[in-house]
Amino acid sequence: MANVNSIFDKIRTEIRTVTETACRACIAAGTLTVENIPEIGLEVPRERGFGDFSTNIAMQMAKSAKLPPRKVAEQVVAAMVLTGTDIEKVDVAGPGFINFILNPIWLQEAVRLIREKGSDYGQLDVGKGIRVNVEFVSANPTGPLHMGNARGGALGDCIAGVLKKAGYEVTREFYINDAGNQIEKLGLSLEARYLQQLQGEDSLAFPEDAYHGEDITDHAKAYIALHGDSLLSVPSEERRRTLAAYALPINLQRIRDGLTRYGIEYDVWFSEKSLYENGDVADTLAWLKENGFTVDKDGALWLSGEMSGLEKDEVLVRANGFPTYMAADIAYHRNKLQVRKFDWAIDLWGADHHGHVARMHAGMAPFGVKKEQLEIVLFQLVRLYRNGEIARMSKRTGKAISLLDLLDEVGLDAARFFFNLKTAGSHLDFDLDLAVKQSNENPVFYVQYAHARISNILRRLREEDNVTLLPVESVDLSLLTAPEELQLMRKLADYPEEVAIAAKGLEPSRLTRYVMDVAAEFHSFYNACHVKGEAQELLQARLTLVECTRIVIRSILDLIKIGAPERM
RNA sequence: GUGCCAGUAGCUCAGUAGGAUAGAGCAAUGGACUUCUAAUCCAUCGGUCGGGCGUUCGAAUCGUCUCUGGCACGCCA
Repeated sequence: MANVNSIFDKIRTEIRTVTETACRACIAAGTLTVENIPEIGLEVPRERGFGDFSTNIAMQMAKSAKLPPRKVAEQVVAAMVLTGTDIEKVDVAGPGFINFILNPIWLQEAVRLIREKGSDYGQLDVGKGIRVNVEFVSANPTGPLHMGNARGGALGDCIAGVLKKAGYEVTREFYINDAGNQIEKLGLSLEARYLQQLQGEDSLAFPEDAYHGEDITDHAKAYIALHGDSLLSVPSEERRRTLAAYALPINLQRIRDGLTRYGIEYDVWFSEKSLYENGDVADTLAWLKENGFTVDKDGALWLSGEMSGLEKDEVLVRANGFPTYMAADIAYHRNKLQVRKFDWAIDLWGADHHGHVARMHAGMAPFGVKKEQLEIVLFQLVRLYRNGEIARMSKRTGKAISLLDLLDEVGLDAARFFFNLKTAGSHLDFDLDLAVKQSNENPVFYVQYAHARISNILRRLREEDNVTLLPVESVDLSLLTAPEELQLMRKLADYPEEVAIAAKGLEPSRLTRYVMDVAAEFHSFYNACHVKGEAQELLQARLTLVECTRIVIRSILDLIKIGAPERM
């Protein structure tokens, strides 16, 4: 799969070479006096009329050349040699942009490439040999999956997918918080509900900081149904431990099942408890202490703010002897980066944890971990809307809307699509009504409809006219000349580039928006150009383009894990 | 109080290594189905890029001040 980007790369290299050569010629001829030629940046102009690519190099050189930008541009363009390139025409425009208009043949090359690569089209190798660990959701096994988990899940899964598409070696990981304070709290909560069940609601006051969810009561009832009141006679500590040990695997299984239903498959389920059991937490703390990164204060052990560059000290071991979540988290990330030797760790956190980012980096720095190695992607929280108002409660259960409620209400496709439509950093308003609306207002259907139309063309030609797609070598792509055809081809040619940008920015939402563009170009093409019933030559050329569109749409829908229906 | 994120068309959002007339979808208005699916297409309308000052040939983008919203500042995670 050597260099699938070749078409784009080839064109870009060609333009750069032509431009740079022209600049040198100007300098040699004395028409341009500059200290050095800056790197030639190429961009795709917003307006199609401005050409296929443009560069602002003339504006950049204007100052040192002591000439107006347009003058510089004119000199450079005059010196360009275009023979033997894909460049058809060069213009100077606006304040001094140099615009390149390409011969449409390059788009035919792009189509050929898509047909050759098939479902591999868009697969890059920029991440080749780089092992990356993407950790996401990592929900506490103390209750149901919520909206934050839903967004983080879709986002994390798709970041992993995009990185894979860019050639990285990706591991999807879930960190199980099966140790520490929240498990204590789970035990405490279960005990209280357990006692209330057996001894009456008023037998004790439910602890303020315990989990109030109804699932806690359900666990207590279920335990009593199985084991009766056997825990009444044992010490409180044992009672809590037993109840927590009972509920934990059940909750964990529910999380696994819920995420499976959501389309997420993890490679690794990593237990926090294991870090305590194998001594990693203790080792980490001992090392920090020995190397002077900690201070003792008020009976607790703190990470020194002074040594780590933080504004204040942070507790690592409480006065009661229990390490904090942060201590375990440092040990965990050491495990990722140093024991398991991932080159890159990506964590997805809800934005309410942003305060923890600097602390984590500070906690890892003593171990030689650089900031770039541990990348935290923060995503803003979700607001659900129903009937134009903020919706907090599930229609069915009357309780807070969980991930499973969402899947029941809007389905998998809509959920994953909408969570991947906006950038992670933007607050997301999720319109529950829109997500289920079977109309043009709903962008999910827009894309799926394009795929269904394509499937329909292919099927009807096969079934009714006994026509199948010929190998690309025997198709005359030069027949594709309509504006709608060329624009669609151009859009499809962008795909590898889009993958690269999405991977670099860890923004899979870019691909979601891109696939909407592809669908739009296809729908325009569909309305302007017929396939079925056209003369053989043209029919095959268009059919090839349709097939290429199918490949790209399918590729992205698969990545986001949204259904690609054959009929709608 | 300090810090982080956000503020772009009526609504939801793109656009930040500074670039051309700031884009898209939805909504609104007007058109297109005897022709591969009209869940579609075509056209029109719609903007003090929260506000001020500054840097620059050029600012939604950079700096600074300010307003508004969300979040975080724990021996919670």
